[in-house]
Amino acid sequence: MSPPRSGRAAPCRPRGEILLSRPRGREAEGALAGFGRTHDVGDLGASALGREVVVCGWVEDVRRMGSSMAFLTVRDQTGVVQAVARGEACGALAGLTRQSAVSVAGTVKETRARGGGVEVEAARIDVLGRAAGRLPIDPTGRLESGLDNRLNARALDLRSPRTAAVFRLRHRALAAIRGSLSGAGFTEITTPKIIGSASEGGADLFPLEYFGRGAYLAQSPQLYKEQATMGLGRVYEISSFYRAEKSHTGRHLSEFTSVDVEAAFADHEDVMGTLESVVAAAAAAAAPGGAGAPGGGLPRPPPVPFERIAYSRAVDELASEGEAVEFGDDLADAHLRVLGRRHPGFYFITDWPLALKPFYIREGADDPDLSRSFDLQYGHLELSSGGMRLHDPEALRSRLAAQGLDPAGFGGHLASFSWGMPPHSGWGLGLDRLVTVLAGLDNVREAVLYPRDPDRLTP
RNA sequence: GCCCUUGUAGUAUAGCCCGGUCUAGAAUUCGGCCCUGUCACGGCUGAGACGCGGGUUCAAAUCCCGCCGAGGGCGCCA
Repeated sequence: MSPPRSGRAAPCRPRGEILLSRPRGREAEGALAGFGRTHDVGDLGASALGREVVVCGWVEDVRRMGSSMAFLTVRDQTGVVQAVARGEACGALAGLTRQSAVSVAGTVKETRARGGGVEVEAARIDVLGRAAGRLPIDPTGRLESGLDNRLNARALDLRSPRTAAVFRLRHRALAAIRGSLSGAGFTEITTPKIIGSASEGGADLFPLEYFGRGAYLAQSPQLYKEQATMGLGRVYEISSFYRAEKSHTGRHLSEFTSVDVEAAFADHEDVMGTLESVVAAAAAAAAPGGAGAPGGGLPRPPPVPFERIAYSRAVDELASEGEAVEFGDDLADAHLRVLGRRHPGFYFITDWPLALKPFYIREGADDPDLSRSFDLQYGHLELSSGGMRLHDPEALRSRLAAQGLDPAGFGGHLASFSWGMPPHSGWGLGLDRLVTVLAGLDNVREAVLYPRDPDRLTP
């Protein structure tokens, strides 16, 4: 984008290379002072043999061999390397604690360490940020700290390769989701998180004061994304949303990340296909990191299409398992666990009773008591729900009233439906839950950097 | 909102059921000393804990009650 600012920067930098990333090769040589890093640890290999390099990272171990020789292992986000300090460089290690931030300047040599590879014969080691002697968690994972302590010290926890792997996986999944949707002609939008009225029913909202007026944190972009289809056709949003539910489970958060999709001139089947593509793309992108995460993640990308199970069939299956569910009952978690046992992996539950669905969901094509709707499950975990929407303003108005909501509170929204609203469909996908599944985690808090739940507001 | 489980050094734990053996144990971390090819280095050594408040008892880490924290489940919800 912008031209290189530093006169020292290499000319003809390949397009797309980030300016602050490592200068490689000859231009890096001789940079032995300060923290003029020349390499990420992961880039040290046979090709660097004999080079003078500067690497920066965090001290994982210090092994002192007498007063004038020590080995330390230094980890950065790309890997771990052993440095050997002798003489003066070793003297600089007095008082050095594990997990301190250091720069190591030295020469790359073949190592005699187990496992082979290279090491850095240190000419100089600078302690750039000293770590306290006793840390609230052990980021090396030798002693696995409890989740509460890890979250309280999340910044340090992030130094743990296991934890870092989860967030790299999340990053790859997000990139794949954006790529999938963008490739399918969806435009990414951002809708307000501060809203004026509790317009959707359903979950409780967080109230807040907005210049002397009452307002709320948005629970979903539902109404805005539907409106946006009128001009942009296919839209999606990936944002945080807020639910003031006092849920104490391993799968609920007060602040969660939702992937929301809405498409004009599409029915529920169309967007189910979109959802399958998105989930498959995310799973494929996540796969390389799955092994590094607890539980190992998914064994391989899931086959599509996902199985479709009509709600009525789910009720029958539950009856055959001795679970009494009346047609029209919502499926409780215990029921979903039974279904999840019978259908491990991804599957849809479709054709829900209309009464169980929000006001904007369209009735069934053949049965007005059913709906053109679906939930995407992974085992017993609900990942997504969506469907075809009502696009006729009169139908929407009467459904609002039927659900006990005041159409007057939806004036602006209803008005937009008289400006040529296309038939449209969409879904919302819980990204944190998807990452939980893809990384093989058992608590959604692990998949969120700084999770918010009814009992946790910090850090 | 309801229910269950659980709180021991910085971390992760043993001990609790069945009160006295606990002056609370092992590991790791941290401090000191020794060690020039280690690799979770090793050796010697030191420091460090029963969540808080009541109660029962001759005696409480252990049993009871309350509070606080944590984990899970139900409900709600995605």
